[in-house]
Amino acid sequence: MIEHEKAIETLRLKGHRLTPQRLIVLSIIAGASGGGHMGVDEVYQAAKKAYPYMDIATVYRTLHLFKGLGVVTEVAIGDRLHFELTDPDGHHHHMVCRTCNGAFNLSPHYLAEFRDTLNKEFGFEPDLEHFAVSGVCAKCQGANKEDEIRI
Amino acid sequence: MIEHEKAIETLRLKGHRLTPQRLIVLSIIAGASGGGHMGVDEVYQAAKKAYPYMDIATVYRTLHLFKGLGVVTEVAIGDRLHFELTDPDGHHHHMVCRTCNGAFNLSPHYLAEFRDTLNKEFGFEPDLEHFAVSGVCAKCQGANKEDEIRI
DNA sequence: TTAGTAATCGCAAACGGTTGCAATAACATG
DNA sequence: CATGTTATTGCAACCGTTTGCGATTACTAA
Repeated sequence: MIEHEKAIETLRLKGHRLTPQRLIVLSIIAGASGGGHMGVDEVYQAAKKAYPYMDIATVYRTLHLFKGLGVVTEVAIGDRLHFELTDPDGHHHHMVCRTCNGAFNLSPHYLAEFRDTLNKEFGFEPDLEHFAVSGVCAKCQGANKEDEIRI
Repeated sequence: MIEHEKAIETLRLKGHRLTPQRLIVLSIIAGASGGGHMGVDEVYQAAKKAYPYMDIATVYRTLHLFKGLGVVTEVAIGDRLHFELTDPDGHHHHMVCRTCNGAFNLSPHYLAEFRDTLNKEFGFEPDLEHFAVSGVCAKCQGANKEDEIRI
C-alpha cells in the first residue's frame, strides 16, 4: 500500500470524511517534487486548478488535520509554513538556511542528547517531534564571503 | 551608565534619530516587571498612555530597530512576539511552556555542544544568538496528569 | 537661528493565517 | 434508495504583523 492510500485509510479509520478537497490536497502534497515540502500557497494554487471553488481556509484546515493525524509534517521556512508528506522511514528534523531557504534533513540523533539534558536538569519536556533550526548552510556561507568582496 | 542610557547612546552612535516615540518604547521595555518580556500590545497600550498618537506600526518598527541594534531581544511566546531588554550579563535562551506560556531562561552552555556538532558535521551555522524551545514545563506536566484523571 | 534633507511618523491597506457562521454534502441508518 | 445527522465547506471578517506613502520632524550645517 502506497503512502497516499495509507493516508486515506488513516482518515477513514479516525472517522474523518473523505471529501474531494481533502483528496486533492493529499495528492498534491504526495506529488511534491524537489525537497518534498510545499508552501501553503503552492498547494492552494495547484488545488484550485483541480477544483476552482477551493478556498485557502480549506487548505489550511486540511493541512492542519493531516498534521494532527501525522500524515504530513509542518516545516517553518523563512516565517512561512510548508508541509511535506511525513517520512515513513522515521522522523527527521530540518536545518533551514535563511539565505537560500533550502531545507536540509537532520537526524533525530543529533537532538536526543539535548532533550535528555533539558529533561534531567529542568524537568522540561521539549517539543521536538519536529524541529527546525534556522541558520546559514555551508554553500551560502561561502557565497556571503564572496559578496563581501564583490560589493 | 544604566542600560537605558547605554541604549540611547547606541542609537545615536549608529546614526538613528532620537524620537520621542523611540524613547517612550525604550523606557517601557526597560521598566518591564516580572519575567521582563512584554507582548507587543502591552508595549503599545503603555506607549499610547504616554503619547496618544502612537501607532502600532511604529511600535513594531521601533522594536525591530532595537532588536537589530541588540538593545532588545525577541522571544516568540505562543505565536506572539515578546520583547525584553537584552541581558547585559550575556545572552540566555528560553524554554517556553506551551501550556502556561511561561518562559524559563536557559544558559547558552546547553546549546554549545549542539552548535559544534552542526558545524562540524554539516558546515551549518545555526542562528542561536537567541533560541526558544517550545515544550511543557515541569509544573504543567504534573497538572496535565491530574487533568487526565479529573476529566 | 534658520533653512534644507532625509529619516521617521501616522495612516491605511496589505500580508499570511485563523475563525464564526450559514449552506452544503458525506456518511450511517432504515 | 431515501432520509437524517453532523462534519465540512466557502465566504467574509478578523487576528497579529508588515509595508507603501505622503506628511512631519529630528538633525546638520550655514
